[in-house]
Amino acid sequence: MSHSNLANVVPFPRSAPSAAPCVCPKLFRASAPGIAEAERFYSRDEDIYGECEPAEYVYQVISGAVRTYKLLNDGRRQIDAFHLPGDIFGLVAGYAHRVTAEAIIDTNVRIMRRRTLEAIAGTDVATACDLWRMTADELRRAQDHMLLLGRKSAAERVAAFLLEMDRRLSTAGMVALPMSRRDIGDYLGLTLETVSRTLSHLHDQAILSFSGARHIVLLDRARLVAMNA
Amino acid sequence: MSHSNLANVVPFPRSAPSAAPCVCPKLFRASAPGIAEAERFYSRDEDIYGECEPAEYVYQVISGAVRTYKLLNDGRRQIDAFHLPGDIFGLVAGYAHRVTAEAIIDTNVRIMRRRTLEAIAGTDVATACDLWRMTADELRRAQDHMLLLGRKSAAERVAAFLLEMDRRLSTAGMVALPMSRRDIGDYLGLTLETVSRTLSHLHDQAILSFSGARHIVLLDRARLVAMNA
DNA sequence: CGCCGGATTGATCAGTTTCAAGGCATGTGG
DNA sequence: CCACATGCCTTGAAACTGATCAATCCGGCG
Repeated sequence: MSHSNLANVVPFPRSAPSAAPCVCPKLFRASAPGIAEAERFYSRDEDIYGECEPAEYVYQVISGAVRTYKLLNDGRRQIDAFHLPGDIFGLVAGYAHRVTAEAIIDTNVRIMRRRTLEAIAGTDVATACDLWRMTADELRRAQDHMLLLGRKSAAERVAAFLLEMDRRLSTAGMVALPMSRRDIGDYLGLTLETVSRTLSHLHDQAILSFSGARHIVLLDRARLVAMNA
Repeated sequence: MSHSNLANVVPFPRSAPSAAPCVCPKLFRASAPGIAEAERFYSRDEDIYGECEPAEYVYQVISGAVRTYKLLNDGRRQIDAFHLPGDIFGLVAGYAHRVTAEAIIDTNVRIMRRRTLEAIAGTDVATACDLWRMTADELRRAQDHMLLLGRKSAAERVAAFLLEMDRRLSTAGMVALPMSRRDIGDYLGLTLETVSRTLSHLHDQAILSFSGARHIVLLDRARLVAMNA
């Protein structure tokens, strides 16, 4: 009955657990027909959904990049996550979104109706469990990020960011950042100037090199890991 | 089949939705026999579970207070949540805990075996949904807290803390804080001195009054709300 | 009553932000 | 094809917020 590839990590009892571990479901399960309903395109800086808006769809990034954030009255912004190709975002248990989502660059997403997903989850325990796991993974990242925001220095934050991006989107030894220094700052709880200065400092120390401001080669991951506290 | 009182907010299809809204399940459902398996007592500062430890139980605070936190190598601490009477904590979707839990003061908790909960969730969609919702509620709080940690000033953080505690544990117009200034600082990403100074400043402005350091009366919630950005 | 841990308060310091100027890359139109 | 405009990034100097270091102070408890 289950189409999940997460059978061995989901805690629910399961009749036929698979052998392949997968901590974070990265793709809509291809074997569940009708799940991925459509694709949509968003231009750079286009809104995908707003905070408090009813959550009608769940999204998966095909190409491009998305930021989700919260704002204060006076415009201060906290980006809670960057969503890169393969990532699913926009899934909430409640009625409404709790962050705003915007395309960072031109972005293609796959969408599925939340209603459909819930209908499946209502009858298929594996799917219900997938939903829970996806939310739990987001929570885990949020908890790590709270530690960063509350207790890490600027250098430690930038090091953590570089290692995260290296892990998530490096190709051919190079990290091609889709986001601006301001986006990075708003993710790390810093100003764009501090981000820039810290990157320059890492460059001076030969920990990284640039090919234009948004293409970074990590030359010494060990030192980044060491400074990640 | 469902014993949940959340029928109308959980998004799963349900045959007989109830009328009472309840955004956050505060109690183990009393009508599910055998759920609450036992009670346990923890003394002030006693460990309940550690980060990375296998998650065997889920907990509900009966009396007392609990802090959950992460540490950096050098001892810097970020408290991600305070758990007060009625709150459930220790629920994770994965195998292991991702934060450490400690009793702040002498604390009684109700525990249930995670295995039991999962067994129920495996057959009862409403329970599966409750688990998802509880994790989603934690995520929502984490997202709000990231905004606080990344972008709010010390005064705004303390104001937010006071309003939160006022909402969660005020009795007879008084907030009886179970935690120290250091705990508050580690929750808000500040030092204990900054917390103390900010509280003193609010006292000078007649926004609050003290009955001993840990008993606070809010005299002007409106101004606290206003400074909460 | 005195002790002790926690809280307050003060003075100084450091890290990050703010304000400001200039540089570099990209893209567009002459 | 080049000049220029634009937006993003870098860099510098000064200001500021919150941290650190260091005394007390207070209150609860033995």
